[in-house]
Amino acid sequence: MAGKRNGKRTTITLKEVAELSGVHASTVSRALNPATRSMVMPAVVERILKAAKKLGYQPDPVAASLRTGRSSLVGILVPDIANTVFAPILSGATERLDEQGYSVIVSDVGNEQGRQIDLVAKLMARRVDGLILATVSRDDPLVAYCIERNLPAVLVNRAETQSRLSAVVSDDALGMQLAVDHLSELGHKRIAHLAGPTRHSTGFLRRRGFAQAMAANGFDAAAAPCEVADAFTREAGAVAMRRLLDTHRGITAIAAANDLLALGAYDVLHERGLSCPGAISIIGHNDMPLVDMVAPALTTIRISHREMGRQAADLLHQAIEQPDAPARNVVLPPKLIVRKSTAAPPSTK
Amino acid sequence: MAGKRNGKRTTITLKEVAELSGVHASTVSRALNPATRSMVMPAVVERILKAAKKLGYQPDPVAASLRTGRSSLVGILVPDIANTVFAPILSGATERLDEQGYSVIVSDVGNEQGRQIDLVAKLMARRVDGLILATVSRDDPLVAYCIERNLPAVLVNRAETQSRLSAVVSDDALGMQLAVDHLSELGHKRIAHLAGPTRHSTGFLRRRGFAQAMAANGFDAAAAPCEVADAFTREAGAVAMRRLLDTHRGITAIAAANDLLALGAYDVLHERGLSCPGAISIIGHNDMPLVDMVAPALTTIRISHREMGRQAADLLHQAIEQPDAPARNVVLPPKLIVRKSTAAPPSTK
DNA sequence: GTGAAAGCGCTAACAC
DNA sequence: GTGTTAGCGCTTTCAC
Repeated sequence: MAGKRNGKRTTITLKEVAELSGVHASTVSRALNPATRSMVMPAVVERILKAAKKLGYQPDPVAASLRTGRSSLVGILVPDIANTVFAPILSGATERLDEQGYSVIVSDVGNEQGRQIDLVAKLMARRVDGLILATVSRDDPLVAYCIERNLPAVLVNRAETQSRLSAVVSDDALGMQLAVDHLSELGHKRIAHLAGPTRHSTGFLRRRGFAQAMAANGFDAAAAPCEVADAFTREAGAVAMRRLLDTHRGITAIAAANDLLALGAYDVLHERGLSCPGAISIIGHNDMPLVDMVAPALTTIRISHREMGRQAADLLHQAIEQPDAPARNVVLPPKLIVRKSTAAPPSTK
Repeated sequence: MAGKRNGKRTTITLKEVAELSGVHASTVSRALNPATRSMVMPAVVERILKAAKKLGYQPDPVAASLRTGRSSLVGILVPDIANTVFAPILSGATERLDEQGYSVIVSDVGNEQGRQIDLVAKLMARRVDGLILATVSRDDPLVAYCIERNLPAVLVNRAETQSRLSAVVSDDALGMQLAVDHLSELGHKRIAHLAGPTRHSTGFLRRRGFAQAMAANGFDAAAAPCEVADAFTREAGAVAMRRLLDTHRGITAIAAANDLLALGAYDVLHERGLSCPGAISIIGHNDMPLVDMVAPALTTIRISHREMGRQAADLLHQAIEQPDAPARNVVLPPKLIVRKSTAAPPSTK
């Protein structure tokens, strides 16, 4: 039975509050809902509030949800909860959503990219009021799915090429420019890019940003060495780094699309007995926790993922309240954090 | 309206499936629920299944929940989503719960330990079938709260002193024994403990385990230097480490209750120009991601937090299915991972 | 300003 | 084995 466990009743209903305050249940409903409270006489409202408090009344969100179609529930899809990029996003988003009165259902999509639509269908069945998506590729069928069904949704960290939904992202092009400018200022001439998967906006835009920044610094961008890692992982970074070193000569600096790729590059330098930054400088992207403690401390581009999560929550809240407002893009400025993994190239020492 | 957004109907009801298959809605309900399917003639079941598929019927969990009091929803309380100890627990738990058909509502309790009861009350109002608690102190009112209300719940990582609820934890005493044995074997005589908050079982049991292991190695456990950090953070670890070095002479090795505390200790060694492991050896606890890359690579005690999360999900599933089964404790064995932060003490070199 | 009544979609006790 | 009926607790027309 609803509201009972092992036959022991635990829940107070609207009707009971109504009886205690000598009014009808519908009046109690109106009095308890701030939006409709003005329909009820102040004196009655007060009486009802007191009765509700006395009985310890807790509204039943399930019943309300069945009636209204809303749920105060928000779904968040992440590629990997344990990833230090996405965990802070989740943390920032839940923090803000909690303040706004939403509870959060998390879905760890993992490898099963294809199962996403199913997951969202399940969330819709639960009447979620909206979705925060940290998983989308640059052109993702999931986005069309949400739009067709009028399900409010916002993107975070990764955006689409088209701006069909609101999104909050870091300025990936600017981030790469900061990285390349830094390396160029140190005197590097042969700068390579350790790229991430280009199906995601992060990998794609950072790669393009790298090329633009190289050109802006007077290099032949098309000739700059570049290898694309299969995934944003340390292992995939190492694999791509080996290809980079094996197929190009004279590289003195690496701009990685992500800190984990940079750490994979560290692994390869160890393997080959190359020093960093002595032989090769490396700069990462994200400034994830602990990269200040690795050896050498990683120079990187800082992004506040927690803040991205918070802003995504705000955008979603707006999208839910005003379903017909146009999509908005929030672009957060990244910041160069100089540590010990970058220095002047060997020849100029 | 339920099932509609902007007036556009999107949901198929049981009744519509019933009409198409020429039976009553209740028959459809029975046919669609595996547990009651046997009540319906096989031929009819098949007809209904086909009709449901044709219409794209999706059951409404909200309506079912209102009726049954169950929800296929599980709440997980963590102290901090972004913490690299709890994120993998969350990840392992959601992975397994997902397989079992549950969706997960996460609650980041943060500092607001006192708000926990309120959070759980909200989750109960949503009819969660059970709770996984990663937040409890050694004697937590939240546990009594759940038990009184017959809400299935299991503890993970941190347990209570009493075993009122099922729990899955690492063998903290064994972990500290592995740590102390390792340091002792290296020749250390003056071993200190950098302890965690003793209100949590992890801090408490590791501290006690340290003392027992010291005694087992022939040391005067009561005389062993020990400082308790306020929190399991790098900053609190640094503060406690300073106290340790300021108030005790001749320490050659530190067994920390947690990796973050150990990294705080690293920070202090840097500050004071002491080398690790040259001057002082340090061993951590948890083996969280990236501690293999810090300088020096951290020797530590490995715990699989993801596996703890999985097992917690299993225990919860059982607790939900058999509410009257006795509490079970699952104790996972930790493992010593030797890296570069431990070596023989200076005098014996 | 408040009460009455309907009904969201489902399941389970009861009838046949 | 299947249909009938009632009702989970709430919100929201519709009366007055």
